[in-house]
Amino acid sequence: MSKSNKNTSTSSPSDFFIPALKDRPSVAVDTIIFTVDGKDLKVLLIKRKIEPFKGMWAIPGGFVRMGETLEQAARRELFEETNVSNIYLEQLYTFGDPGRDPRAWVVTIAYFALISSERLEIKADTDAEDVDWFSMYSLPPLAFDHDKILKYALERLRNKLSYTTIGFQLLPKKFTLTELQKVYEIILNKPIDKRNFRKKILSENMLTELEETKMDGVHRPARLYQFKEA
Amino acid sequence: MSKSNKNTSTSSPSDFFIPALKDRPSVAVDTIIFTVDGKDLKVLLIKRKIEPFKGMWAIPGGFVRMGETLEQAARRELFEETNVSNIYLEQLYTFGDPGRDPRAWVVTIAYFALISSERLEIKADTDAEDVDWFSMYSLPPLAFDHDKILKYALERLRNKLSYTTIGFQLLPKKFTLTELQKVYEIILNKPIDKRNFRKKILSENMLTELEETKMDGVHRPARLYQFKEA
DNA sequence: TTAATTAGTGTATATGATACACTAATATAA
DNA sequence: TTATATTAGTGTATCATATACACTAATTAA
Repeated sequence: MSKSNKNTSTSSPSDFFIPALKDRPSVAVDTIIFTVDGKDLKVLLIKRKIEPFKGMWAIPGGFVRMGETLEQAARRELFEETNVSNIYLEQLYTFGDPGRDPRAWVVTIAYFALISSERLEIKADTDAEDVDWFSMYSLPPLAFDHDKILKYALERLRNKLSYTTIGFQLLPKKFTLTELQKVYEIILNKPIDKRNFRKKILSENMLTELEETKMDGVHRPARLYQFKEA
Repeated sequence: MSKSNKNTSTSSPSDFFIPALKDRPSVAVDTIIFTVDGKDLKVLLIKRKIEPFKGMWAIPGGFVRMGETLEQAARRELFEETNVSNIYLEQLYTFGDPGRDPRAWVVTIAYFALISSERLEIKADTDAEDVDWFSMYSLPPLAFDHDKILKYALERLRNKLSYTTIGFQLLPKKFTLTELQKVYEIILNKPIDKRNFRKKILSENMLTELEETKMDGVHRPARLYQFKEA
């Protein structure tokens, strides 16, 4: 590269050449909404009503509006889908390949959210056929590059589970250690030894042991725990 | 939420309401280019020649062009800055807060790149005052939210160093274990025990021991190693 | 031959991960 | 009231990994 003023290289993005309006992509956020219900890791999908990919299922999302942050956009969409606010949300990855939407240039910032199935009941009655929960382990054919995005989200979720306390986000405020273990087993898709699991979780000192217990069937009641605040 | 057709919620991003041209952000890629030279972790910055933040330093970047992937855009900018291609590049995070550029709505996908200082000499002669390498441990005042971005990049680099083989990217093809250890020490900014470091690195089985050695001063020559391909 | 300098190595200890099986508490049915 | 079925709850031994730590080897220059 010469010292001549080509002016293409050393300009910070906002220096020169802001692209003409027609040369800008649309910017969307897509949010993968995970929940664990009973025996399954589930994800919320939406059935497309128009082409392309009409009739196929897709990750819920929408365009970012002027004046909002990317996370605000994700939370807004999330609320519209689930009626739940104040939930765990984290940016996943940004997908922008030119061909990913056959009609237009769309750059999508993917987020993933974790909701406890308990909090979700609020929304159970809403909508009919066009929104549904699917097991991550038996997904329908997906629109766009959404299979790739979901695969990536699952990978991230599994990794985070092992080095963070993210798992609590999928449970009600008070939960038993067995319930927590099940969340781990469902997400990692493998059995975990009960004693080792308890030893490890408790050694992290993130849980407060409550006085209450929970009876759930004909057997010894289980101690309830709560995630330690602050 | 009612069942009425509000049509704002269950639409996949590309279903309806693609934003009007004037309501779209510009989309840029910014690339944090790291290198390790001798005793320091360095990052390439560019001096801004216009307002806002005129005279301050910024992460190099540019707008994504129609028809290219985000990564292609990052590689293109990277090549323009360094004349080096085929280097390690990974997506970092996407920053899109409305106020981050005081003049326009710019969503930036940040990448980070690792270049061995050896490969970089190609470009040593280029440019004068407006491009320079800075130690990550003594940065100048930065434009936009670039301090936040750099902080995040350093964090990611440190994390990745501990669970991947990313460190080799900062060295020439053939290197000594002492050189590799220095890379780790410089990035993590703390001393590492020589014997433990070697034990761990060699136990990972990622290196091929070469026949050659490297003399570098008045002392015993050091064995050269190479990253194992395939 | 000596001095200076970095390369190269091994072992003991501590810490964390794994493998593994029995007792405790409850409700229901006999 | 007792026996049964079911899940809750616990401890220890072993293995693998991480850490702490100090001397010998090979080279050049004086």
